[in-house]
Amino acid sequence: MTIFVQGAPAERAHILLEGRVRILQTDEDGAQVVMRFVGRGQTFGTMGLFTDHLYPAHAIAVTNGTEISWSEANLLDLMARHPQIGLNLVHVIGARLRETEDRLRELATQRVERRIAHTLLRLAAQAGKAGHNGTEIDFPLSRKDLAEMCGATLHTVSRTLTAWEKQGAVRTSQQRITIPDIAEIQKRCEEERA
Amino acid sequence: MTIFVQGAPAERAHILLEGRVRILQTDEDGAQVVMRFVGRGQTFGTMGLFTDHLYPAHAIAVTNGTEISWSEANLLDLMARHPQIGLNLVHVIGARLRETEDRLRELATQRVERRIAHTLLRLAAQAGKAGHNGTEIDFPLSRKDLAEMCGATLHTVSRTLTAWEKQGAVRTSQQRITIPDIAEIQKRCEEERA
DNA sequence: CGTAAAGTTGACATACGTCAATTTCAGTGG
DNA sequence: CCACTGAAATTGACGTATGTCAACTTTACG
Repeated sequence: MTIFVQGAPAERAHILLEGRVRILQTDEDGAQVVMRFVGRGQTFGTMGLFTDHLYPAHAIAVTNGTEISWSEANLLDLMARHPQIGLNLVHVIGARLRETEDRLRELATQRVERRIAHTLLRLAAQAGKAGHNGTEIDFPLSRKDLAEMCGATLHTVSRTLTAWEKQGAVRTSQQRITIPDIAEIQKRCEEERA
Repeated sequence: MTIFVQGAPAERAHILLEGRVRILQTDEDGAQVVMRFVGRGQTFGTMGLFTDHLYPAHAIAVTNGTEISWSEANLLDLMARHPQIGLNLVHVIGARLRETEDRLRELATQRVERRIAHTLLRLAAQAGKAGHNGTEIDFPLSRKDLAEMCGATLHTVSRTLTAWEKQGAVRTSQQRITIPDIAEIQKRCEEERA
């Protein structure tokens, strides 16, 4: 289940071929933050190779899957011979940086409800499976996961989601979330002030 | 004073030769977040070139300075011919991503006081000028700046700093902050609770 | 069908923001 | 050199969003 743990020597770059992997960081005093969910075709664990050679987070498979990995030497060699690879990497990391900055801004300036809404939108975009009655997040996602993604407690997330469910903005069963109408959630991201 | 504004087409990559530049993002509803202060020798405004070709933030000089910039074509050409440049870029962006993730984690899990302490530590590391009676942040930094760096209001920052000043942990005059003893601030980053 | 994990819900506490009034300071012009 | 101005900073009173604590219910699964 655990692919690598935070703080371990980072020797390989990974690519996920199938499944979902949760990347989460742990604080000195145990608080957890989910950085992202890796989907198929995405790299993970590569950042360590370019900084202090330690994995900066835990990687935990949330659904069965397959991954391949390269040794660092391999990757560097590849990059030296194909400049395009370096450029691609810059693209990928750049996108990640952008997303992280977005989340930082949200956390610094917005209230929980809006942050939860944003988080759902991002998840829907990255892992949404369009279905008959809405967009379903295609992997098990607990209230706790969601809370740790947007800097809230699972209690607040639970209260918020039940409220939204009553209003028909989401449908949930254990670890499953479906969004009948994305626009409805989008509205909750734009609300000036509750 | 303004070098580029958020949302403008990003056509050039910049390097700061001298001075300080504040990088800040503005929210749809006007809230501001300071992403970082650029020091001499650091690049800025490069991320736009690798994503949507729009500057993701404002760049505002806070002290007089000089900068040089490259056109995108120039940079790409350079990267194609010298793979090492791409690798360096990955290093730099990687470090930025790490720092942003750190701040995200702080914002999601820690109280203001600790965040302010962390912010000061980072500033001291990046812009600290060692002096006779401590480390001084070498550029003008208002309470508002500090607040926008750590997701607080300037009021809270002001109250906190006056408290710390009474305890001798910092010394301040207008827009100037000196830290007599870094270790003292470090302690405030580690406090378990309260 | 029993146990553990996930989720819900209520009562209560509080850290921090909001609002508002003053004070201090740096720079400018007479 | 002093008075004036606007920006920065301080400080108090007060409100509230959201965390904390705790009890309970539901669901999944062996």
